[in-house]
Amino acid sequence: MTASKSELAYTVIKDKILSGAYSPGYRLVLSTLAGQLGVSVVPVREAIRRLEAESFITFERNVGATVAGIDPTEYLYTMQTLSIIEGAATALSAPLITQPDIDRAREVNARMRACLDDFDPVRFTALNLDFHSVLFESCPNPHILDLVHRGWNRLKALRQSTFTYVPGRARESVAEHEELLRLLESGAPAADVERAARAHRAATLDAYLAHNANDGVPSPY
Amino acid sequence: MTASKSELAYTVIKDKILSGAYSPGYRLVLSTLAGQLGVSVVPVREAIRRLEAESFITFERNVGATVAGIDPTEYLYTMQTLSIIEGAATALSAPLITQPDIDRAREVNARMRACLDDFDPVRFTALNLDFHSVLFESCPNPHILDLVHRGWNRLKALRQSTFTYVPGRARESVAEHEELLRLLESGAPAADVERAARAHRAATLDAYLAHNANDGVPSPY
DNA sequence: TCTACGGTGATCGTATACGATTTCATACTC
DNA sequence: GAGTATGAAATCGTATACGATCACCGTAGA
Repeated sequence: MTASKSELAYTVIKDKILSGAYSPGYRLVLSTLAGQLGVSVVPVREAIRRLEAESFITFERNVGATVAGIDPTEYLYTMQTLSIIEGAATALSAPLITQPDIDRAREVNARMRACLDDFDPVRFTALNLDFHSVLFESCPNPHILDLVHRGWNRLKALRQSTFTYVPGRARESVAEHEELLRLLESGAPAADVERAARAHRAATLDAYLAHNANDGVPSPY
Repeated sequence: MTASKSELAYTVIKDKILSGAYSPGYRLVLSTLAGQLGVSVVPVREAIRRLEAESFITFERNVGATVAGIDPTEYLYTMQTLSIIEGAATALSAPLITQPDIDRAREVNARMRACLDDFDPVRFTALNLDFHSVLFESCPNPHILDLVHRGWNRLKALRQSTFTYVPGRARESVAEHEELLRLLESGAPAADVERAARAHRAATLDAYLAHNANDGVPSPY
């Protein structure tokens, strides 16, 4: 059950993009990568095309691949789409979530709250994913879950942790999490849960837009 | 500007799957396809991996590719996801849709109505896509549009035209279209438009489930 | 009759080689 | 000096070749 070399190339390149070793705009040359990885260009090419399909890189015929840049408009599209998908995912999960699930989520949220002073954005973002992952474990529709993960991946690729840039948003976020848990505990209607979950993601986007209003970030509306 | 052979292979194979020339379960062998297309196996392999990523086929290492089967559960997941995505897409488009757009959509819907007697499912389905495409032309978020098209593609691959199987659903659908147009014309709030558009797709799914209740179609709920 | 085993063919996975296309620097013309 | 032709270098695109892995099937033993 050895992993294929194509899989290896995919994993390594993706990790280097996510970790920042390959910054946006970095030029990926097939033969160079092949040499570094100790494989031929064929599996590297396959990995590149796969990463392109997942929007980690852009690829132009006969020209080559470059790590996808941080595009504020792209960030905006992704956040808007995520607000819709996460809203639906939370609503679908709601009737299946048990009290132990909620307890676990609340515990994660407590760790996030503990993080608020001497703020660590990386740790906070990781805990944030944990929090929502707990809620989504019950989601009965795997397609929707897949879309959630795609969105998260895209955000990672954009490396836009809004919490990093908008002061105070992290604290708001923790409060909204608690509110969401109360809704779920009380057996609120799915429509209410969906509205709250959607608003939670949208608020992060709005905070980002308001904070960068003078920085030439375009609005898609 | 000649298309790459990989692109050619992708298009040809995908078309054959969508048209039914390659039925679900059909075994796709790289070398055979390469021979038929007059290219080598490398671009065919790339096309296959791409089709796999888009769920048209399944692929197993060292074993090969087979055309994805018709799975009622998969159909259900897809329809549920589409109802959410299409609802959001319609709501986002709503404020940007002009009266000429609505007139065009209404004209398409009239052609659908004309189709109702001596019913042609293929033509009806095509017109149905046209109808919604008109509404989505204004959608400001390309990611969401992309998800809509993915869903439509998957339905084509499943070749599950619900209209074919549920008597009377086509007529209901035409009526719901008219209702949707009235909402858009009256400048109804985005939330109302979203609810209506989502319900439109969900109603098709519900009709399918009700109609096949005794045929062992599993429920995801 | 059933199961374990091993051989054989089919198919995929990857390396290598070479042709096709693009890019960029340079020289040339107006 | 601006714009354009030209050539070489870099890079991708694809063909071919061969090794690796798996499924299938016949056989032997219990």
